[in-house]
Amino acid sequence: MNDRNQARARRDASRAGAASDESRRRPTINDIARLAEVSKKTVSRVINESPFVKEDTRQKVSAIMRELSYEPDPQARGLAFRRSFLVGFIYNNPNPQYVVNAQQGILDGLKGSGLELAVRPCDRDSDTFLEEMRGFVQRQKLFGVILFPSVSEDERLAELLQGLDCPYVRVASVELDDAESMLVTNDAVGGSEAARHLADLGHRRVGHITGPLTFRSAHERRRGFAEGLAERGIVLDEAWVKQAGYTFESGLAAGRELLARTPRPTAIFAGNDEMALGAYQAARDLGLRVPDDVSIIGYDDAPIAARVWPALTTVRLPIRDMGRVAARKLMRQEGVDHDEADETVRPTLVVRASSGPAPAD
Amino acid sequence: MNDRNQARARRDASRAGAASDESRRRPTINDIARLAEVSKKTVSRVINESPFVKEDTRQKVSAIMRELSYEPDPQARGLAFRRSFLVGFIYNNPNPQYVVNAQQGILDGLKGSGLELAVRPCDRDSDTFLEEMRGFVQRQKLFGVILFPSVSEDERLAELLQGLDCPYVRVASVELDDAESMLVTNDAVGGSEAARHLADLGHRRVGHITGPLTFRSAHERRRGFAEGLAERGIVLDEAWVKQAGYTFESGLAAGRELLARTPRPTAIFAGNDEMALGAYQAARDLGLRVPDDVSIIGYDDAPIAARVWPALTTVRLPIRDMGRVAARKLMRQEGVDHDEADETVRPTLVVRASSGPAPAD
DNA sequence: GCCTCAATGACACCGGTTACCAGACGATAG
DNA sequence: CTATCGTCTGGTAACCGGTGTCATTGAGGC
Repeated sequence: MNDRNQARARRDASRAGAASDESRRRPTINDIARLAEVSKKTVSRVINESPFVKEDTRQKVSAIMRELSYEPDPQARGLAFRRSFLVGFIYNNPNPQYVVNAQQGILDGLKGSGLELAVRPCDRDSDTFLEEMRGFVQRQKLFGVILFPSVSEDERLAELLQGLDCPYVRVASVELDDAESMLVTNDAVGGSEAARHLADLGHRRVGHITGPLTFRSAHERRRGFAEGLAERGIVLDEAWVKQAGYTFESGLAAGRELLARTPRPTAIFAGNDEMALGAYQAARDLGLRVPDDVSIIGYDDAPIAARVWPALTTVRLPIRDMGRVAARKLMRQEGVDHDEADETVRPTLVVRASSGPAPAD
Repeated sequence: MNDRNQARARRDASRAGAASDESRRRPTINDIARLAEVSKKTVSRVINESPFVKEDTRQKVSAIMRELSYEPDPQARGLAFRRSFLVGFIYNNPNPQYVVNAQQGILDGLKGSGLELAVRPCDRDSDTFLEEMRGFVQRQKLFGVILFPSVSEDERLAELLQGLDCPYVRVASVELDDAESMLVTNDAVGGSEAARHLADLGHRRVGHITGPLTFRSAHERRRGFAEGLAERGIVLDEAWVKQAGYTFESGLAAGRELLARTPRPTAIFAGNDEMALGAYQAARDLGLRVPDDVSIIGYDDAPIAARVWPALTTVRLPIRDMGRVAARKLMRQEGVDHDEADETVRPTLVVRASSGPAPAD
């Protein structure tokens, strides 16, 4: 701390002779109170929109606050409230596109509220995971926490947050135990969209490359896919479901195996875009054309999906919207933000060039 | 605020009957002082590593802090210090991969320091850009700010931060005015790596798709590329440099134009991977094979680069490292963190399948 | 004239910090 | 051996910039 102050002192010295300290100082609640000829408590009431302030008093105080462009100090306020104005964004998703979109959406939702976003990636498998999270939440006295998959599915973390009395919103693909603070992404819907699309194109022999079934997202996508097929009278053969690891390489291996079979599937639904691209590669290796010989559908609409050739048909999650909705939900729970907002978000199928009519036998 | 407290009160009520308030309360400096039988001032000295504490006193106090797993409240500390423990990460890069990596690196660097990261995307072209930034920095009394391209190149922002007495580190591709708080990425080096690679493969007619030259990164990459070619006795023909917008579509258009010429360039260096993929598409449209007919090199090593076919040769920036180094540099400036660290980071060429020997004429 | 209620202010407090002072302690001088 | 002095430490109070609690004031209703 010594050193730190030295550094600051040096900087101060280097710009000595600027405006006088008095005039440069940010105004405090005391300054406002003095100028408005009221007590600081009354100013505080104005800040917090207490109904117990006479209208003209409020006007006078507001005018002075505006004139001095006064903003209350979040640290001081937080200290008194025993609570900060920091929202924690806890994530462990390996897909950067996903993280950035979610983060951006949350920031959209937080905008103008005075809340700041503190980000915190984590590793659920770490021994100290829960301890770290506890430290983060408790030390910062977080206003609230927003959880995205797959940490959002961690019940231990949810319990911890309840114990710490820290409000949270979980974004997840299925209903969890505490439905109240949940936001559902409907992965099953996305799966069934893909299924209907393939069925309508005439496909009957369809394969599925699923992500690790320990991920709810993978589980739900598969379930939705099977249900969508069933709606069209098609049974998803368990033998044509290969489990992979959400990675390109694992998708490649699974794709190779599925496409080497006789009879061959005419379509493959992959649990994410990475694996879909692995399947592309597998098809290419086997001399199969997409979509003429085999249709391939992904999930996520990663930026790469539109770039590859042929452009990938995929299911898009409105992740940024989900972030925004999650943030507003948190704020609404805590009594800031009085808008209404719908709380569930539907994925949509983006049809590109990788899906086409089933080939004649 | 009323509503907010109501919400909290409701939650409190719902879990009434948990542990008693007294035992659940986080310990404060007073608790430590009482138990250690010293004054709070002494505890404060221990926290701040003052040299004026007898060794056994320090031991005793530390032991009790550890036992109660006491952590000083950053808000209270910040209030007294007139400074928070929040580092601001200000970015405006459209590439999510870039942002996430930078962010992750910064978090790596901050880890264990007790500093939190508050993220803030921005739009340099907005009218209120500077005002927003001023508000952010001043309201939160930020410990410091880390700037990544291209906001890092904004001199108005740098001046603002100096005026606000807020320490900052700028990550940029060239030396700027205040070299002291700078971290250089050496984009020119990356450009010349690409140039040497192509020259060594025998290419003589090379084209370049540059990003917007208002971006220093674009300017530097181009400059380095020209210099690298010059080293091998090749002149970069200005007519074969097309400016594009760092996007797939603009890369496609520029690629089309370059590849339609006679004689045709045998290699193209694109200012980023997106544009390189646009050039892929242009080559495909014209019936040209990569790399047999034309070699293509990108920049950034976006995740997509390894996934496309043929896999893209590209220049990799160690962005995550840059984030870490930037964070430690900021900390060092402010007297926390006493490690030494090198402060410049070199890009490396990742050779994949999209670059090959120049075709015979 | 008393009671009620809206509006305001006085004061302590949130959990740390600094400024300043007092007491302990060892060394030194008389 | 005692008085005096300087050096360490630790205690006390004030402060950072807001908030909660409770008392006070004045106006209006009965």
